[in-house]
Amino acid sequence: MNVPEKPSIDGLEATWGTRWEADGRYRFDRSKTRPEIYAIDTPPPTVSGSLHVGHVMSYTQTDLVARYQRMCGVEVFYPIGWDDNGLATERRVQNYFGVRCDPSLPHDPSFDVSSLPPAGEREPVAVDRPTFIDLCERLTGEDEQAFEGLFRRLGLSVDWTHTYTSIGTVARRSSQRSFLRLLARDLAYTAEAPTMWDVDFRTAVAQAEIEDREIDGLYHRVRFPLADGSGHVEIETSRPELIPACVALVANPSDERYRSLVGGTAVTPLFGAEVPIVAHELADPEKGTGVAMICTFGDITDVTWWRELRLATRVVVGRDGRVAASRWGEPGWESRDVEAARTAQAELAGLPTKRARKRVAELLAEDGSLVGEPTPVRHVVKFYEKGERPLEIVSSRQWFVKTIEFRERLLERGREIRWHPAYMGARYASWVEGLNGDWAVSRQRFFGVPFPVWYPLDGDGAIDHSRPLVPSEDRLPVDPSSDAPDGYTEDQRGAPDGFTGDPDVMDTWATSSLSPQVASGWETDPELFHAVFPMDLRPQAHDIIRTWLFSTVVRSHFEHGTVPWTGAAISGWILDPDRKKMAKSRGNVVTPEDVLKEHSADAVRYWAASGRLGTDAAYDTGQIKVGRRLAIKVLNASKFALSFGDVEGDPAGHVTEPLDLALLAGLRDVVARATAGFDAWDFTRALEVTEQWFWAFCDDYLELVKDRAYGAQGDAAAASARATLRISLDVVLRLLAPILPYVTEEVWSWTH
RNA sequence: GGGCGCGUAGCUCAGCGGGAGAGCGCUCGCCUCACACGCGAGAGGUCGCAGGUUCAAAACCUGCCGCGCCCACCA
Repeated sequence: MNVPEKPSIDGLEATWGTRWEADGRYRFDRSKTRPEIYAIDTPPPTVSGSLHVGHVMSYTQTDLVARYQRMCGVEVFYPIGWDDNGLATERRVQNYFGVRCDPSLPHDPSFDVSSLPPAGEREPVAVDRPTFIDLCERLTGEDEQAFEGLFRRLGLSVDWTHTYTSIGTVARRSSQRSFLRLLARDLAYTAEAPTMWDVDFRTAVAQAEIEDREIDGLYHRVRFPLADGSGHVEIETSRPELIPACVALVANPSDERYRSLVGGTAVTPLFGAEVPIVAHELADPEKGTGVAMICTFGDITDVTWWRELRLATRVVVGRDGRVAASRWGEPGWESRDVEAARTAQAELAGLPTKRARKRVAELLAEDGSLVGEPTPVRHVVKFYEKGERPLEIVSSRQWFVKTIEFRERLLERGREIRWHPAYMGARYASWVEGLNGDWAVSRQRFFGVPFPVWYPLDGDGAIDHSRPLVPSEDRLPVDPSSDAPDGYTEDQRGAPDGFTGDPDVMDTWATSSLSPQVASGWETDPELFHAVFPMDLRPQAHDIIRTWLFSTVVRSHFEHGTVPWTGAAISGWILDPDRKKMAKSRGNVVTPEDVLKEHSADAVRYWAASGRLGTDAAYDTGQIKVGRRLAIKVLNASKFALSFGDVEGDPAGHVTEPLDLALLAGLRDVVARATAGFDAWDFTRALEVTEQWFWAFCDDYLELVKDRAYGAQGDAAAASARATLRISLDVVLRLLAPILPYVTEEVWSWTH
């Protein structure tokens, strides 16, 4: 035995972290077969700056499951990845280096960002795409190192030789391969369609990335003359700047007030365009005047009307979020008074929608078309979750993956997954049931996985989107902006009868949805893949059920015809002590590095283990302090229990005293209950019963047997006490080991 | 509007058909030879509200109130 004089929890992370790494303790053993393996699809954290205590809790909770399984004799496949691809990184790079990407610039290998003044003291500098991507990789590389350091210190028993990044070669190849297969099976398609569009990021966004926010607006009551001069009809709108984009007025078919007008024609104020008055069930007689203006496009209801009623298209808001220049007089832009329309449009052209709204209201007022004063209203508008201005709907060409027609099959897949907590399955189901369009997977961004697709150009240089050119799988990954398709040479890029590359990159979820495949050697390491896929566990938070979880199920369903994993453990969020969601913008984020330094990894892990899956928990340093006390108690009590000396031979043979037998019987029950808790991913219960027993062991049993263990009642009684102490300690250390790996490993090393 | 979760001691929460609990905080007392990062003792609650089922309800059922989340709608 090698018990230190003054045991301390300080420094245990460094000591054992180094040792575990040197021993390769948590490396995956490839010789194992599927039934002996527990595979975890660890979330790749977004590398966008820093981790917060919420990550610490949820990643620790996964580690509790991993360590428990490993102690049960199961080989744990526990890889990890970094999600360094996508908007978060791109935006961070723009701010950090003070650059913006201009893909049309030729590559300048001599560019040196460090020669520029600090980012905050100048305008952003335009850089070419390779340079931009290089800067992205530089920054994410630093972040990834910092993240790994934190996770190692926290004691995550991941296999650090099994890491991947979502922008890395393996992920690019997998994403492109999967995409090509979807394309070949007609499960992915490209279409020019109205798309939710963020005007600041200048990219399409998917349904899953949209959130509602309540903002102030104004309802404008606007008078539209009837074309036959018989009167007028009034509508209400919060977006009068879209009047030039108005292509129809709509009323409910059952609305008696407007029945006689349906089938007629109205004229848009200021712009003089003749628009039909139509009927549709979605028009709500209760809202506004009961007549709505249909614009291309104000909201998704407009899109529905436009599609179902086969209306004209007149887009006035550009992809920059500003009103476009006049096209009045061109085909599709007919007006009763083209000059007036041009004049009105000129007043608005170039203005952001918000300012155009104000200006058009003034014009309407001058014109006499505005009825009364605009009335303030709080209304809910769709935003990109990372965006600052409301989304616009623009017409653009995007890639889609089919989901709508597979809704039933995807719901079935959801039922094949064991959800914890069980009610989280309902979240998945309600999302799938509510899908209102296929999954838009393309983004007009730079730092991401490009679509492995080119298009032929005809003799006039026009793009033929109907016949995409694709590479063979062995060429992957490709970048169509620098690689040429088979049968073409680079000098044919952009030339008549040549080709052009698809300019877009994949949505971040379109790549991270392959995390199980990327981590397990899909198509590159069939032996490993067969051993670990489908996986056992997907741990993640509830806010990304509709994105990451859903899209992973979609990919696996199409590619493999299975669920990607058989279980999903859904964690809650960490709220600040005032029960607000922690967010950088609120300035209430606690940095995990400081918490670990101050309280120790075991203490933080104790706190994580006391939060249940699915339940939001308040950040509570009190719980962390309790964990620290427990860890210290383990050291001191162990030292004491071992101080009475060793026993000869098998300790179990010496236990004769009723008190000792009773203690061990109680411990046996604790083992059963803790095991049941861990098996059900209820590590909180496992901790609770173990901890309760341990404190009683310290406060009552140790005090009771002290004298006897010293030998006050003879040798046999002393041996019974010493043996019981030794058995108890070995058992309770193992019960606590998944939760407090450092301190239990330390004590274990004194006797083993 | 639809769905889900939650309302138990000052705080964080466990209990989910038969004694109202834990930790923190608070009060009081202890430097007792493992630990003062410790030990012991104690105060503190009409278990959101109202009905119902039951011999028995914090727990089961119904309704209501409040908080949170997901989805849909948003002229």
